[in-house]
Amino acid sequence: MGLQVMERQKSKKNYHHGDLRSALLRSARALLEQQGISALGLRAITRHAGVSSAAAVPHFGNLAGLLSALATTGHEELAAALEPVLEIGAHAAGLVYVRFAIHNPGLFTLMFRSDVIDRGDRPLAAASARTSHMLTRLIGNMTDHQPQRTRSGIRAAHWGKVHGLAVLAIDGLLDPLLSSQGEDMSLEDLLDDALR
Amino acid sequence: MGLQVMERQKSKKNYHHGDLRSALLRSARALLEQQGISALGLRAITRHAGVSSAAAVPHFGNLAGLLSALATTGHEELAAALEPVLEIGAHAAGLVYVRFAIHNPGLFTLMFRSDVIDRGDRPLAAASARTSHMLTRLIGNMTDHQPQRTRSGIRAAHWGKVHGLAVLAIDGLLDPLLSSQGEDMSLEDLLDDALR
DNA sequence: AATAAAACTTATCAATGACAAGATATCGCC
DNA sequence: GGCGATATCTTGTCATTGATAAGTTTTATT
Repeated sequence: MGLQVMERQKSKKNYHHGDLRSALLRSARALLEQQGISALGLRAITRHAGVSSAAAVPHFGNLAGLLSALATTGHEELAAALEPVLEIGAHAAGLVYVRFAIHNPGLFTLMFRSDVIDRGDRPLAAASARTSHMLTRLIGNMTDHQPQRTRSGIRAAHWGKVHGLAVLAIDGLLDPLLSSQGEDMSLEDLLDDALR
Repeated sequence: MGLQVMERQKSKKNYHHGDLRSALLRSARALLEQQGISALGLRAITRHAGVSSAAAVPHFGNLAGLLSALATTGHEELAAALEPVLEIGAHAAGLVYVRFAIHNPGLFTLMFRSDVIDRGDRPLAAASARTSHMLTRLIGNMTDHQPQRTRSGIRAAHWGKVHGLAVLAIDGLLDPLLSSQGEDMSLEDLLDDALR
């Protein structure tokens, strides 16, 4: 019995790799954050995981499937990070959103690259919708309603601002704003200010 | 003499194509808006223009060079569209920004795809800076200064909001917000509301 | 008119994603 | 406990891609 378990563990770790699916996702993420999205080739990922280039097929079908699964984990992580701060307010939630993007630039970018991921992928759509739902709850919690504006308008405005700041920050496009007239500020401070 | 001119015109248009550079940019743009960024291969572009696959080299060096040139024209167009409305105010300028994105989704997306364009490209950097400069002028024109906020913060906030709305709208991620509780609104109305 | 330079084509190369066919391990069932 | 079915993984191959070197044709210079 103990032996059986050992053997299972061993075979799980070795030949049939046991959980190649997770291993591939980890490899993909490592490559993503180290070398950017363009390094996310099917061959590069499988090479990094130490398996043959066709090993991903049973688990993901094709490259888009693999990347969609990776993007799904990203949405789940973002939603998990957002959830605890929803009650605190829009400012706090916005900061969490942007911080997630800055700390996982590759993953965050991938999550919105419709040309390399498969938006029809069920788990991805579900995770994406869950993240989106956070926004709805956030606006629902907001106390100061502006009666002349649509609820959808407020949601779009908030999401747009937060998302735009995240995208621009990742691309380094906010850097020139950090040093204005001799004064230098940190990116964190700029974002904090921008989100007020 | 007339014959000479004719011959020049003919040779200019035909064999050495005369202005293959512009022709390639037009082909690239056509493919971009018809089939998306993933259709922007070197071979697809040259095929569309009716020349061999290596014909782009003298003009652009490589694919990234060609796409950078295309992105440059995008920044120039955006800046040109923005300039006349800067004095009107942030709301009008924001609408112009987002409308440009929606009407040229492929081009706008390309302008911010740092992995396929070459940010070191001189003309691109110049055009990009010019667009960026519009934002600065816009904020400079704003009358209601909020003293507690940094100028950079205000700039980042405005750019982020506008840019984020553009990106989300292009990806179709704002569509679910259009129909809330039975009421339907147009994307244009939503953006107008969100930008207030 | 002759020579230099630029534009363009052809041919080739390494690398990619997908896929079919085969080998090998796991699982369900008896 | 073993055997057949199934899933996993490898190997080999294919069409396609971007880049580049070598050769050809046009344009520019003098």
